[in-house]
Amino acid sequence: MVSNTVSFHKFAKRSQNQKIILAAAEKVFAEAGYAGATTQLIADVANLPKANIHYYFKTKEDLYRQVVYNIFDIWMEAASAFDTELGPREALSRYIDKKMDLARTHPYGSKVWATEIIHGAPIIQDYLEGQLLEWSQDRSKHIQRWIENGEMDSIDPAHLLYMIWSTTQHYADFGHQIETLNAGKPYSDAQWQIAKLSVKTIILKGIGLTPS
Amino acid sequence: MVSNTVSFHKFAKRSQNQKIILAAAEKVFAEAGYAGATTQLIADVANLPKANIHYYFKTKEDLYRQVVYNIFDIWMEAASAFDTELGPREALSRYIDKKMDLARTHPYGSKVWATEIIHGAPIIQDYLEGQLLEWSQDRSKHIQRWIENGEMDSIDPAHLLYMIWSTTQHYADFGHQIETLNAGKPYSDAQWQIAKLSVKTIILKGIGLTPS
DNA sequence: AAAAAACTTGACCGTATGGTCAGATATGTA
DNA sequence: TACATATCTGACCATACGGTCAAGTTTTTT
Repeated sequence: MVSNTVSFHKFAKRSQNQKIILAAAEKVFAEAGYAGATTQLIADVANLPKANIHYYFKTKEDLYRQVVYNIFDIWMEAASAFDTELGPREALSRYIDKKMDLARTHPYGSKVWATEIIHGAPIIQDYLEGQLLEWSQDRSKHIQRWIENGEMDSIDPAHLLYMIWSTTQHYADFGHQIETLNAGKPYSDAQWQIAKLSVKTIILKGIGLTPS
Repeated sequence: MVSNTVSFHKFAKRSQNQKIILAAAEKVFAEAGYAGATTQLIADVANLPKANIHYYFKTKEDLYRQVVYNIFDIWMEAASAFDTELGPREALSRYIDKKMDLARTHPYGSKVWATEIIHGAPIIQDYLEGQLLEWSQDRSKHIQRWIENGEMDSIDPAHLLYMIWSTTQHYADFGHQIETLNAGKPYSDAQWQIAKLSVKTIILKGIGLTPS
């Protein structure tokens, strides 16, 4: 219907421009940091006049908030790959795979998250204390049960999680260093495969499992 | 004052003030990023007037350079703990220990390094292409030899190094997140011991070694 | 003692930044 | 068509920043 189409477009316009701006902002925040990211540069990358950015996002901080929230949501959704029904080998294997994929497909997001945490999480502290804490505690409990059932070695679950997070996100956050040590070239598909396999192999074997 | 005290101070004065400024700058750069770190704030932390900062360091960038260089030097010195004469178990074990110790004692430095890399290493690219590349290639060769001698599992040496770097530095860079998930409290001595042991155990076992 | 060198600092300056706003234009509604 | 609402944008502003400088004070040298 007419009114349907109209209101669809009315919506699309707004959300589409917001998407363009958010993508530009993610990239600029990742590469320049919060303070170093100028609204002018974000506008240039988004190919829009600066005043237009402020039409859709009241302040630079609002825009930054949105960017960080988006990343957290993506990670939280990926975290559901850590399906504790599957048992340790399959659950961890899938989770690591998923995190490695995100390191490749969403490096900017990972970088923004990393600097946010490094700077003391001024914006997303509530997320750390809420959703992340809850999720971590829940998964830790399951890991603990696996250990008690003799399904894997006895390891403090928190440190296992930190190892998975740090190792996988390293391929996004330190991508520039990795590229430099790789003759200045970004990883090929084959190299990403090897990276994924190496990470999975060491971690799974390291806690007493055989990789799938 | 006695003359030898005076002449002791003569020397100490310059380098001592520089040290105070460098320490303040390291902290501020770590917590606010390069662009977010104002010379005024560095001056306040150092408890000196802003103009005095510029007397010892010509520009903010010079100061930043010094900070990053210092960290790199400290890490490179620690890298000598990776003594390939010792064989894989002892060499890797000592290197991980050393890196964990530095994560605890030099968290600001680690954070500055991390953001520098995340932002594409605008300042220290030459170090990456020089010393770091050289060191990595040298150690990779030794790891390769261990593998060929059947002293450890067959793993791409680069990924083993990345795992050690990422995991250990995570305890510095993401210290805020770790603290938040630790009931808001920093790690105790005992908790650091467990962290070190967990990391060593998983990595060493993960590549087919028994922890020492 | 006096000249030189090193250090300290408040006041100042040009620039770049985040944000505003009024007016123009496009889009949807009746 | 006439009206209303959403979108766009150049020009503008107050503020905060890195850096300078001249006038001082302290320290070292002769």
